[in-house]
Amino acid sequence: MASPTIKDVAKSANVSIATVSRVLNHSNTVKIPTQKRVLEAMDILGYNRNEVARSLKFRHTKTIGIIAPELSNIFFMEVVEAMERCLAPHGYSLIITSSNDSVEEEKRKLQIFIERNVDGIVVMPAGAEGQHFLTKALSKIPLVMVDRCIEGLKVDFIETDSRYGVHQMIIALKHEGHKRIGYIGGDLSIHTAHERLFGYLAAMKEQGLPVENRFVYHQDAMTQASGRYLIKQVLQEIDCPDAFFIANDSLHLGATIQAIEMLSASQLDQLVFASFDYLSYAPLLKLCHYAVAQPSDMIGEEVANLLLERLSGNWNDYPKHIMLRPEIKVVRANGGVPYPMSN
Amino acid sequence: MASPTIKDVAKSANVSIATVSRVLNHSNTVKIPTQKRVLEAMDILGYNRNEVARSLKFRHTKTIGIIAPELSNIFFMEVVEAMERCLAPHGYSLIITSSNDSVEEEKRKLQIFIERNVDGIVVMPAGAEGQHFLTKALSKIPLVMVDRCIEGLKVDFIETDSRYGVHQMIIALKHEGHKRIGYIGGDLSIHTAHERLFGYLAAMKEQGLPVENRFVYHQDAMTQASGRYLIKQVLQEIDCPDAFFIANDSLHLGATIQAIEMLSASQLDQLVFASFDYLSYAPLLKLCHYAVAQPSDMIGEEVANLLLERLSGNWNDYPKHIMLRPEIKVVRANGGVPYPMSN
DNA sequence: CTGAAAGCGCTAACAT
DNA sequence: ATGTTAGCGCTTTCAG
Repeated sequence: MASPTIKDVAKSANVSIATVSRVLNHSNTVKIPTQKRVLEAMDILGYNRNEVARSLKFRHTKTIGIIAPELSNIFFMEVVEAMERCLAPHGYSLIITSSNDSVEEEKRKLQIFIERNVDGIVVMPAGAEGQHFLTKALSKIPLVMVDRCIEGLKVDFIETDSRYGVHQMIIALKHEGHKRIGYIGGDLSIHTAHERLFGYLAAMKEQGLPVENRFVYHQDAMTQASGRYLIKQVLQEIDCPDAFFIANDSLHLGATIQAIEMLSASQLDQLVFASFDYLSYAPLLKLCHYAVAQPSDMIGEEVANLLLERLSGNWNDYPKHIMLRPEIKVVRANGGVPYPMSN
Repeated sequence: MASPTIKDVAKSANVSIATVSRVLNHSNTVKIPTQKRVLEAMDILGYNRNEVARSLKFRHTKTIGIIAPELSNIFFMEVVEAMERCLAPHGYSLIITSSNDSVEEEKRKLQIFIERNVDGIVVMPAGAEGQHFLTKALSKIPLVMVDRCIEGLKVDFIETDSRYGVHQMIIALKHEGHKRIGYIGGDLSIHTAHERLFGYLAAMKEQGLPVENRFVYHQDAMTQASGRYLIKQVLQEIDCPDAFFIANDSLHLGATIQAIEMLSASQLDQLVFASFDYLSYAPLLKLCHYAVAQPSDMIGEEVANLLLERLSGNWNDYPKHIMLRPEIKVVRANGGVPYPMSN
């Protein structure tokens, strides 16, 4: 009834459990005939090796724990998908869990990972708080953060180069003739929101473009609802900018939908967006001229490789900070003006 | 250096490991002072319970293995997210993996789950082949299939009621005055593609609408690229339908983008879509009048509950087939005609 | 080339 | 109320 163990196989093949273990681990010190007997016994019994027992013995589980603020975030799941492609061939499985955007839940999930003896952890942190990453138990487990980092926390960290992306967007917009470029983003406690705003500010300054406080919007989470709300505020202003840099896909989606609802066709023609993120439905975001495509595959690969490095005991360059350059997409340049792939 | 075990705690608190185990498991047979000593020892040593060891002892791991054709499928990840909400409170963790749309890889991942002693498995199968779900080892592990099932396979299965959804779409389209309604779908070996086509055929017949073979398109996977390709074929026909039911979001996206590229504004006004799936960017699919929103949360909950039921040893109604009714969305009805929420 | 036995960390019967 | 011990399934010296 219960699953057969090496003991059962041993009995059935008339050998000791040690021998069974040997053929299981391809130790070539087993005589061919015995080996065959063992293999046959395994086959007829339907034996499967028990990873739990091995994990206990080896003190590693060949699992990586992953925590994301939400699982239905395409960007992050693309990263995870790439990670799995790299990690699975090395025998790792992924335990994936959501923090539901709550630091409390993040803590709880972290504790579970520790108890489950995961070999490594990757997290996209929920908040700006990170003391819970500093426990004694965690100090023995490779941990890499993705996309968002926590101020002052010394851990491996991999992200998209936000400032580069924003910079390119501002240049492109300026090249189209726009001078007064607004900003729509989110709460600064999130790392990416912070980086994108400051990238915008820096690029505007560098390009000699004026920044008006009343056209820089960045409250709350970067959601579709917030995008709708913020663009509505902006459009109600008199004399508002005709171009905006928008900090992510959800805001962009919200802003586009709201603008289409509010404006006439001719007014719509006067509005142009450039934004972070480039998803499957990008061609439908009709106000969008330029976009920054996150290198999610590359991020996933880098995370996996860094993890593998740490797992193999190499901590030379710890803590490592990797910034990956995003791809710039020209969705529809104005009047066929070629985009200046400068830099 | 290594993580402290109950042995270390026992020594430090001057008790036996059994006592430590007792306080760990809230057995109230331990005197308060001893209990306090143990708790203190745990605290100063930074003890964490080892789930691997417990798993070996208990012969269960409190993990559920999940296999999807791809991880960046929002619908499926929404289902998973809902599952986690239900399962986490019961102590379960989710091991999530991708079959990359390959039956071979699905087999491999299944084997890994068996070796890892997962307590339950949920899979959205990659293909139409399912012999590998019938092994001896698998017969002891609760398995539930989601969204797609395999012909003739006796397992628990939960899906959206495709035929109901399609039926509503056809009625709505007819109510707008359309008579010649085309179909854009995918390869019939996939369960959902099959159901949606036959739902379309049945509904058309029931409504007394003519089905012309040359306006029923269903080759290949249901991808964006295929959507572009198929609508292109259709639009090149002379005298083609002005309304289409489209079988999923990716096809819909592709068809919309392609149509916008190919047609003039006035031609576009003559084209209307109704489709399966209703995602965040639905308002941007400007040809869409009606959509079927998958009840992903409900599916996740049902999967979790069924799993919990099986895990608790209740196999009464096995194999169970649950069909969940999707929500019908009126995206933009023609001429303000109210949608007939008939049935 | 193969077997016996210890031990990974924990639980639970059995003793005391 | 607490301690002793066997055993979960496996790997790995150490003997033979």
